[in-house]
Amino acid sequence: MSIKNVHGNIVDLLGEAIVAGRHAPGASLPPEPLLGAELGVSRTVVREAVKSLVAKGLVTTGPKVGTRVQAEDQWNWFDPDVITWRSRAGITPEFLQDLQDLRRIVEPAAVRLAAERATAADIAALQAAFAGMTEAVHAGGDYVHYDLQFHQGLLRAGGNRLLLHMSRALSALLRTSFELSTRKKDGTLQSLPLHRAVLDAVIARDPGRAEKAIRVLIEGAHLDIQEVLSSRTRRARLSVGTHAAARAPARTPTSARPALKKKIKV
Amino acid sequence: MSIKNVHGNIVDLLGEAIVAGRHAPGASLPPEPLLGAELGVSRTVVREAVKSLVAKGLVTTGPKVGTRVQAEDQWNWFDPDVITWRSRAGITPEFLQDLQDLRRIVEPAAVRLAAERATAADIAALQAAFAGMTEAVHAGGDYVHYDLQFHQGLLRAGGNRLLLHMSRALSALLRTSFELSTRKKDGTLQSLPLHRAVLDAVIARDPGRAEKAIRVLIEGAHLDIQEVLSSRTRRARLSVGTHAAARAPARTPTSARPALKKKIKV
DNA sequence: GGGCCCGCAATCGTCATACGATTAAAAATC
DNA sequence: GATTTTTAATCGTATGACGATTGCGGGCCC
Repeated sequence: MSIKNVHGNIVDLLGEAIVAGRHAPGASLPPEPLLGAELGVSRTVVREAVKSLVAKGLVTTGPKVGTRVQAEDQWNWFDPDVITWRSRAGITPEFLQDLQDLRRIVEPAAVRLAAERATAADIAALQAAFAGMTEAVHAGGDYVHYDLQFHQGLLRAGGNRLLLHMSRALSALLRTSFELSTRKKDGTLQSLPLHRAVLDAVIARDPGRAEKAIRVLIEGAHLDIQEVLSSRTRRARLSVGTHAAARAPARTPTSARPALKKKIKV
Repeated sequence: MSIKNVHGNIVDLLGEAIVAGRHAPGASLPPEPLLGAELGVSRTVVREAVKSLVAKGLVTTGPKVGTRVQAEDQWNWFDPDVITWRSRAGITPEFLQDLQDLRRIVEPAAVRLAAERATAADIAALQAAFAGMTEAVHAGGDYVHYDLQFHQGLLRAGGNRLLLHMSRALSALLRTSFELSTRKKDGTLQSLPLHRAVLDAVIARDPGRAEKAIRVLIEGAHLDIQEVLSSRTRRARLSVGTHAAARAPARTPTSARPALKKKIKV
């Protein structure tokens, strides 16, 4: 059971609770000693956890005022943990829309750069990712995992560390997005040749063709997501199953929560 | 600047030291009790500061291994504090180049969105920022401050919260960049009509013209920065303002990084 | 009655100490 | 030489105490 890492678990618990909105912005958390008692840990752990949350912009602290939840626009949205919590808590369609717009802006340009600058190692990584996708489609496997690797490989090949890190920070969110967009029947099978086209254009060092290919890919995903969105209530939060959680990035704390409902919650 | 907040000061101190490279990636910081003794604070403060750094991806901790500095690609580059420390420590030309590329990718698209979606309040904010720039040029004032406000106003008007937050996270870096690009004689005076053109196009709700205008603006800044870059040593770190270089004159930061596989040329 | 000042109490901030948990590295064993 | 055991260093957590800061309310003066 349990307790491998008390601090990480508490940070996770509090962070997800805040990001999920279970503590409204402006509201105060219980005083540290009380919070410790509720969670069964010492005040030391609570304080260090709160400090981690402060570092991510989720809360502020002060004497007499307690630990107060910040407004959402103060949060570090490009923090991997914050993004993970948001993804776990379910993302709003509006948020997903923002992500789609960001992808449409960034990825075509990044792919263009990739076609210009990719090294042999970069291309090898892309080919490996594509092979993984192919195998996942035909023989079973974590398609989305390799899809993520493919896209990150493109960003890496572009040679811009800021872009690469952006996609890393958002990877939990991208995973959710990918899982939504490939949910359609044969969705992965259909997207395979689209990825192939991007890969070929990069290998051929044809920036224009590569950009066009990724645009097609993104728009396809966009349509699939729109479809999923329109099939649900507008205000609903979306979440996908946690089945692939074992693949989580290295330092993500392992969630010790009881298994939630696997299905989309509405 | 007082000794108002011991914790914050220690985080700042350690964070800047790490980002500046005074602790090489892979190296360990002194053990917590020793570090506390050196800094004149208790182990509690050191621990909470370290936890903040862990939250930003700068270090990892573990029994026996101590507090170890992470590789740079593990850092949360979109964390405002990390960006601030980097800006203070002096940014490499390569990093500045990455930022320029990012701006060239993001801002034209964002301005296009702004021209389509800007509300009256957004436009008022842009006009206020532009007025501030104008006054700063003619009557003296913090030009770069209003320049930042102008650009953030554009991002906000675009209506994409991810983009807006990105520019917020990078604002310390953008400030450095702006200060470099406006350093030229009459640089601010010349850039004023370029901003005016963007503003007019947004007000006219002409996305195409707005995009063209911001492209001109960014390229101009790019050229100015290139000029500044070429007037310095290639490997030199750039710093502006008053606060930076005075802090670590004694030891040259371990910039002897031999094989950084960068393809970007300056 | 209303506004201003001051004291009060809640809560975080910091310190000190102790001991358990973990793990890398040295030592011992085969 | 490889594997297991021991060890020692260091973080992880708990406990208790006191100082610092600050929002709030009571009291005083006008």
